[in-house]
Amino acid sequence: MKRVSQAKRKTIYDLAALAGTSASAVSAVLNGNWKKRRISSQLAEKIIRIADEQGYALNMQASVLRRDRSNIIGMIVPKYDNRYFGSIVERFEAMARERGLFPIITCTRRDPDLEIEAARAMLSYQVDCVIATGATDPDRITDLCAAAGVRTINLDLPGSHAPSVISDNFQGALELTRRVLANCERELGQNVPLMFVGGRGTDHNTSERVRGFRTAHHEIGITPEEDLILACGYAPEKAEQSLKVLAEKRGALPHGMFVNSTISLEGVIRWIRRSGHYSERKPQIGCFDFDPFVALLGENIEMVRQDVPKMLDAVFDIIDNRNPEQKLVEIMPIVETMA
Amino acid sequence: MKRVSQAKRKTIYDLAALAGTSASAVSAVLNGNWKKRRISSQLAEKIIRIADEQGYALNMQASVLRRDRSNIIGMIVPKYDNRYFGSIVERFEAMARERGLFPIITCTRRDPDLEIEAARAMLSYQVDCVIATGATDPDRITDLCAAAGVRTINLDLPGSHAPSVISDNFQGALELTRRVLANCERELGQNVPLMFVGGRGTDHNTSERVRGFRTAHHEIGITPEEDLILACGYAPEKAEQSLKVLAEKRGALPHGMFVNSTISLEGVIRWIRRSGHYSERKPQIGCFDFDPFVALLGENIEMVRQDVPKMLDAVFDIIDNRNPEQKLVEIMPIVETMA
DNA sequence: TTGAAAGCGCTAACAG
DNA sequence: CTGTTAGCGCTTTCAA
Repeated sequence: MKRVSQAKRKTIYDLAALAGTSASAVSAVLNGNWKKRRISSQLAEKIIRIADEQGYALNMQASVLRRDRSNIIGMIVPKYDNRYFGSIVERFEAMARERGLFPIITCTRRDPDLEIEAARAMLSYQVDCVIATGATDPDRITDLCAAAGVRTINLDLPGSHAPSVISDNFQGALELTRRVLANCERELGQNVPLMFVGGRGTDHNTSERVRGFRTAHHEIGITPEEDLILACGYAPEKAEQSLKVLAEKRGALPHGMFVNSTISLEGVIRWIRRSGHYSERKPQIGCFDFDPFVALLGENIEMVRQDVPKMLDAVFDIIDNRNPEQKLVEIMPIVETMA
Repeated sequence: MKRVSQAKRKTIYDLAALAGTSASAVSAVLNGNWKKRRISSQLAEKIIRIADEQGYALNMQASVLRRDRSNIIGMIVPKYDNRYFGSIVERFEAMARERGLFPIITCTRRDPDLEIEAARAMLSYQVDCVIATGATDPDRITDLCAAAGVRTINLDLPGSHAPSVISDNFQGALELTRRVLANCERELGQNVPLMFVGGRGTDHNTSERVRGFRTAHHEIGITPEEDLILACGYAPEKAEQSLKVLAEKRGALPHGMFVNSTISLEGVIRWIRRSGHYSERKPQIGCFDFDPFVALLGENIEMVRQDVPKMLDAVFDIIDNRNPEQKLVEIMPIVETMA
């Protein structure tokens, strides 16, 4: 991978020579802070014209090296394989660029070691700030960055050493569960408990969702049994396997279920197809996540969509110091209405 | 966004002072090229230990500024909202890191101006190479980069000024169309023409797929009418609208269809739901793209999955100069077998 | 209104 | 085996 080069890249010295002026004048003009230096607009125009003709491009490495702030902002993200993280990344990039920041993004595939390695790489690139999205060990990232004087913000999954922006998992799960319970009641003529599928029991989001799930049951006077709560991880295969085991153990499965993500839902639907379990009557499903194809899958699925625009607004409120004291911001997700 | 700082970051001079040696020794040791300098392993160990204790992180800006190669590699990508580009980005990142390259990725939302702006930003960060994925105007990117001595590779959509790695759109479409035609024949007892929905008629991939579509028809002795080819763009709404117009014009729609992407398929399925058009008998569908939820949508959908691992292998073959002469590499996509 | 010059942290040639 | 030194391209004071 050798640079084709020969054509050395132009520097401000080249431009200065061409314009018959100095490098500092060129620098000032090209940075837009030339009123302060009261450079004649004639010179300024000339410099800009020459820079243009020469196809000059600022060398950011040199610029950052000299300045105290890099204007580089990092984001760590677990996966690109679902709409939720996809839209987070896409919007983060756009918002960063709007503010004149340069975003660098690393996908760590839920691997804690990769997360740390990625954070270290970002520090080497002098990032001003890093957003740890859905990190398995956000506090370790925060501590590493703090040692270099770099702040972090947690997104999606909270940490205790840095401000966090997450969904209101309890309220969202409460509302979603209520709806699925109501759908079941409408269909069966009586209240029945649901099962809960997917997620890690140890993570904050899942435990809050389980709490919302339980609360909705209590509201109508029932208590879901413990073995109906399958916090079996995020992979589709895990969900499939858990359902299989539960079905073998109990025979019949509940008519309704709360599924913790589209990834888990993939496994659930696949198992339903393969096992033929719900062949006489389709189950009522609530999914804490959104995907447009899932919305087309059938009328028996309710979804809750995490409010990515609001979440990122909150993140940038913190970055821009508009929200100084908040430690935990919870954003209510959107309950999708059936088409 | 002010650095919390105070704690100045450690430099190799700090480490050198602590270790009682010189900055160049520290640099050599930390870069791993110290056999060449035959530094005593005692000193080396000491330096490494101290660097570790002090939480030293290399300043990449300084390092890149000094070296001739940055080891930074850029990728431009249109969207994060489907599995295809998601897996391209995820795998690209992993492969780049394996090779000691630092990936920077920019999502340009199919906006040609953003593509150029992104390329320019990458040049400022001294990238060694940029991959233009699904770019609307790849040659403009190539020319801009070439002027700075930076090479580019096109992925997904070809350009004529740089090597390109794309799917074998013709063969893939041919095979997919054959399957849908066969499914229709099996169901209806006779050969019928399909319609083609989605994509831009002007882009290389779409026109190759249309060619494959036509060829498969000719093989069984039929010619699809021109007005059944709806290259209406990639947005779901466009597909929906085109179907509506066609249905109004013709009354009945063909029993089978070739859909150019999952994004278009979203619009197709939605229209089918809303219009009730295929309510007596589900249509036979072939989709040139893959999504796991689509696979679960029903048994009447055939899919072709572009072979992302092979495509990226080809890209890195070019980067690593293992494939010097090739101008266009076409990778056969995978025909998914029905579950 | 402008230019000269110092130095950001690192690498690599050169001189011990 | 190790240290000294000269920049990489840019920003920013300071002096004119």
